[in-house]
Amino acid sequence: MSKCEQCIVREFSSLKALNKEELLKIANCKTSYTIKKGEPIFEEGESVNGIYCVKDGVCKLSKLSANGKDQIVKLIKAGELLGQRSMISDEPANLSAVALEDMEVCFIPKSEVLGFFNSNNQFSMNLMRNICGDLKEADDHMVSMAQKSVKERLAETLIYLNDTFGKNDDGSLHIQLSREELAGMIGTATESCIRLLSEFNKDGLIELLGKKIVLKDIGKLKRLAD
Amino acid sequence: MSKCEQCIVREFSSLKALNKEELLKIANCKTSYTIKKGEPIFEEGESVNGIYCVKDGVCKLSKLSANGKDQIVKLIKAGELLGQRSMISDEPANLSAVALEDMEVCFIPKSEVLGFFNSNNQFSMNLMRNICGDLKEADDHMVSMAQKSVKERLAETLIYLNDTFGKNDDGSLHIQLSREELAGMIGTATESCIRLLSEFNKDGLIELLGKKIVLKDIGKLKRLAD
DNA sequence: ATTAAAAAATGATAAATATCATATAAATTT
DNA sequence: AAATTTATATGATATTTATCATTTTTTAAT
Repeated sequence: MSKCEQCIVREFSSLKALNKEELLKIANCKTSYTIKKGEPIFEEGESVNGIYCVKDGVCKLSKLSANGKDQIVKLIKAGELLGQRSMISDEPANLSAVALEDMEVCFIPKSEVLGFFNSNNQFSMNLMRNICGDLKEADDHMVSMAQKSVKERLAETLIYLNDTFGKNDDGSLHIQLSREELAGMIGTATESCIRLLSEFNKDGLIELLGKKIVLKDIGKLKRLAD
Repeated sequence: MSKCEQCIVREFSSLKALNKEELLKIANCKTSYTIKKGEPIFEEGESVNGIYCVKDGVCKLSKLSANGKDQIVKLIKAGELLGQRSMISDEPANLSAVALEDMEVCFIPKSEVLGFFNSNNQFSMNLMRNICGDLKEADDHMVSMAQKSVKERLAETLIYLNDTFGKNDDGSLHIQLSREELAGMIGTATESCIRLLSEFNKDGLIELLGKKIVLKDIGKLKRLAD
């Protein structure tokens, strides 16, 4: 069993405030899981009872809307935590977490984390800052959804995917999303998303290599996104 | 100077976790303001340096979008706090706060609040829960914006305004929003908002008394909103 | 009270987006 | 390798929503 000290999650998340002793406590109670692409880590409405540390892979946090479409609220990558809000609010998950790639995660029970929350001020402050960052992001995201056109949101999302997950050797976006998922991120119909991708392709903003997407003119895309 | 003990804000916000001694500290450093309808409490991008307690009145938290429209993200009423996120994140305000009615607010400097955050676990937990609630709300709001039609969002918003702020003696919604502001809440053009209100009026869902709105068939509105 | 300004309402039209149908391409199964 | 399923792409069309123009109503100012 690893001692959590060298874990990427410790490096990038609120957990960096934990000392050796605290990390050892975690190491002793954590459970490791492998999640296959497409599998859920938890589902909307489920009680989570702890947090998940993402050691490897990417997942989507999404919510099923009344019309049956899956709206992707956020993507979570290695080094980040999952389930913080549910834990603090002591409520069932508001969103489903589903792996977009094969993942490695660790689960830490709520009791352990809340203990640190009360005893380690730096940790609780980190956690708090993190959630505040999510709140700001969510507010901004909401304004985008309300005020921007689908075209602008697609451009914005492509830039985000490029900045956050980088590209492959062939220059295509590293993160692999289906058209349906991409549409679920920008909040539009799959066909509309595909149509706009074709348009961006024709206009030389992107290039489509099969289902892969290469950003050809990031400057123009940025201007389009505002 | 009041001692904060009987304040409505103490009753409803995270501050309820503070003891007499802590309340006295606040009472000694707080500043009270009167804000006239239409005036800002703080603006997007401004450093806030503390939190505002809303003793009376309602304000909107909004963000100017690239196309020049003011998107209302949230309404804040008496008993609630303003500026928590900025304080924790130690960042300028992400949203502007503008009074929708004449308001009474108190300002408490950041240093004081953060002191309690570190010394009073119940307080920090309350604050945290509060922000987590905002995050959940923001995520849900985002999904609404992305997946629901303007008509659905209008119905949803009318129900929300009724549930949150109640009605006048004549049955009309107590909170007084201009059509432009209502449009700013649901994320649409003012004309579209007006047009849908007229439609709801014709369909007997609401009644328009001048610029006042009476909800006539809450059941149908709820079903329309999903 | 009259005038001026602002807000609300409505019509006409254009633009954006969704939906449904179908075709093509890619991935998976047999 | 052929067959089946699934994902992507595109066309045709309907619906939703925005925009611009104009009118009416309300509010504020003189």
